[in-house]
Amino acid sequence: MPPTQKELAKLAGVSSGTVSNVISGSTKVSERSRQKVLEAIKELNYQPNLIARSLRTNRTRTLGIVVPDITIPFFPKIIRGAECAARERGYFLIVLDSEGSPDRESDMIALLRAQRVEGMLLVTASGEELTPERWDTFTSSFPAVCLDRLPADLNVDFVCVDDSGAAEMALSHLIGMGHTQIAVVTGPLTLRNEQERLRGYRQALQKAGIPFQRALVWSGSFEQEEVARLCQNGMLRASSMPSALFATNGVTGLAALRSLYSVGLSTPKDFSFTTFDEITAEDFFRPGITSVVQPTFDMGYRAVEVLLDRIENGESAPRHRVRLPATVTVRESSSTPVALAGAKTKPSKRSGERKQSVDRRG
Amino acid sequence: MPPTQKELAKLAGVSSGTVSNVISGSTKVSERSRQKVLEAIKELNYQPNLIARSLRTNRTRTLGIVVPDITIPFFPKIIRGAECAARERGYFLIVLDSEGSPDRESDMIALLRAQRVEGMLLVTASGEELTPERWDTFTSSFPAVCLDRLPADLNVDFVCVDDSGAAEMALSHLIGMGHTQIAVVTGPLTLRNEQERLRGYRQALQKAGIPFQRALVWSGSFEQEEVARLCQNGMLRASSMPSALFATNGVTGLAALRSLYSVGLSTPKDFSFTTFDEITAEDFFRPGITSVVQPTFDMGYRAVEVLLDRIENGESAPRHRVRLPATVTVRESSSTPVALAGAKTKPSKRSGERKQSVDRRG
DNA sequence: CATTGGAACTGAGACGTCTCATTTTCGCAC
DNA sequence: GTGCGAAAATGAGACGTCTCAGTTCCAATG
Repeated sequence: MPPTQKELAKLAGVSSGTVSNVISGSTKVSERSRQKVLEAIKELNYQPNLIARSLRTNRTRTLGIVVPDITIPFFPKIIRGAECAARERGYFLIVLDSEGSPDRESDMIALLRAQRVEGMLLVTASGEELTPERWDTFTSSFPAVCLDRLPADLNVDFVCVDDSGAAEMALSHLIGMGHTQIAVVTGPLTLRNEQERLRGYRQALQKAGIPFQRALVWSGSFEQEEVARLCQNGMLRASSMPSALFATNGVTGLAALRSLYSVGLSTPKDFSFTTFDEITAEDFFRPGITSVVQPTFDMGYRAVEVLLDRIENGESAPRHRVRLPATVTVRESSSTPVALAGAKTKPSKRSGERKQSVDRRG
Repeated sequence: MPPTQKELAKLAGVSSGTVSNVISGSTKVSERSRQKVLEAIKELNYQPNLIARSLRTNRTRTLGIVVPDITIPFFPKIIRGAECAARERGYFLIVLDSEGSPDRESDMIALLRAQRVEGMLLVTASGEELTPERWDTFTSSFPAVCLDRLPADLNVDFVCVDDSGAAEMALSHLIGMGHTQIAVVTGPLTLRNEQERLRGYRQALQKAGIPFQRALVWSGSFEQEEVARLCQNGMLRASSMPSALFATNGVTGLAALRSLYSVGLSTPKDFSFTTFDEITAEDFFRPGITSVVQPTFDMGYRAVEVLLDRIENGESAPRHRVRLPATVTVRESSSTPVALAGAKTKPSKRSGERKQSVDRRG
């Protein structure tokens, strides 16, 4: 068994209270006692039992984050930012994976609460399922911040990007290339950010005077098969095939690309393509995909800041609704409709990437 | 404050011991009492305080894993497997990121121990630094299993692939394509698996009767700049440029590719390339990279199994040295030297992938 | 030397849970 | 009604830490 403060006390010839004071540094201790205690710590290779400490102090200095799938590159990047902010403030971050299942998500939330983390970040896996009532039973006044995916009717702190603005910008880019038949493929529209991105799509069309066509809105789930069905139906059976496709998130975007490649359609040869999120090592592989790049690290970082504010100030603090600016990085996958007619486009070099930033804050 | 068992007891009109028995199910409780307690649990929305429980039982049912960089796709895949195995056995997995720093790695290990996790998985960030002495002070008879990266002199449980066999197989593939000037770029050779992979490289050369050239061994660190220096020097200043390059791990491999692309060399046009680990969504993007594919999920899964065995049986159990079979997936980046001379190779379809398996166990 | 005030130290108690030695309850046989 | 054994319920105590009211120590002062 690991050594305890009591054993330290015996070895150092002081009381357990003094040992505690040396370790926590909360009270003045004579230099002589401090040295004796420090020696004993070395000798026994003592490490404080954080469990006992937490029980006593009712503080764990631990935060949790639940993501739908840690193997999607987007999430580890967010985790990095969150972990960094947490560490800077002396907090520890526990990472959990809900594996895209609402049930597992409930379990993970319950687990974090049972572990008495002081607050949590959540990128929800629940689309429709996460009603405000359900949410309340999960969290009942427990500090929580939503990231990226945000259930529609939820009044909760959140951190995400300027979804509609970023989508509008991506669309403007496609429109600027000359596209007028632009399809959009979204995730579940029960998520507010998916709604917002779709709104940005419509706004961009409207501003450009392009009529909105319901038949070009393919939504939506995060499921590979469902996305494939939507895209293949849409692309192949449409009276006139859209010349460009916009995906409102990386999961759906990658699923869409895969499904279309599997039926022989590729970008930019057969259609232009733009998506939220970078879906691979985009600086390197071909085709480079034009994407709406979210400030993942900052999102995680800010989310922890927001969470800690909520923890410290309780319900009295105002709701945080943080919208960070996103950026559009133009790569090969978006081309002119003319080029699509047949002329093969030459892959551009990395230096050919262009960035545009969206900087409206909500 | 959250409700406690004592409050439950009062509400249900039973003793705290009975409440505990209902919750833990350790002792028989009359149906009447059980119902009253369950009702109280519902009413107060009670959740057991795992902290207090852990303090009392000295069991946390929690494992930890420390990885060097969670944003490298290889690690989340391992984590997935580990998490799965842990959950199946009622354990909880805490994920920590050492950010490639040996110092932070020490901190993370200390943190896990202070949190009283029951054991840990480690993909070490420390190359040279992790001496057996240092290791002992970190872990001193604390259950730990090393994954993938394995310090050379460490006598510890580990799970990795058949490194030398897999490397030999990758080399055989290149040799089979007609290459004789094959360079190898490795990570730190203080890691046993890097040594093994280099050994596989030499064995393959030997079996094929190709003389080993020290000048073609570029090793090695995980640092982008260092790798770039080695590769660029090697490729550009060599008396005769190697026609193929083999990387012993994904981090180094991606760094090598990037550095060579940045000086205008690309695969498979200018050199064939094969690497350990998949470095992106390889089924989709071009050029597809011929890779040694490790069974990441299984590695995580098995590592947890090994760890739990160690936890349950203590030092009495024999050392586990698990070597799983790896697979070589052939894609576009490996081509014949003849083709390199000028003829552009046509990218093959996904269906063109071929797998070969390496199935020797150590 | 006696007094005093402040610094240093002490050790019991509480945090929420589980455990276990006791005690109580209950059903049944006589 | 009594006795008995088994089943059920009880509640004090321990886990390792921090806290805090109380005690001891000591140097300075009169």
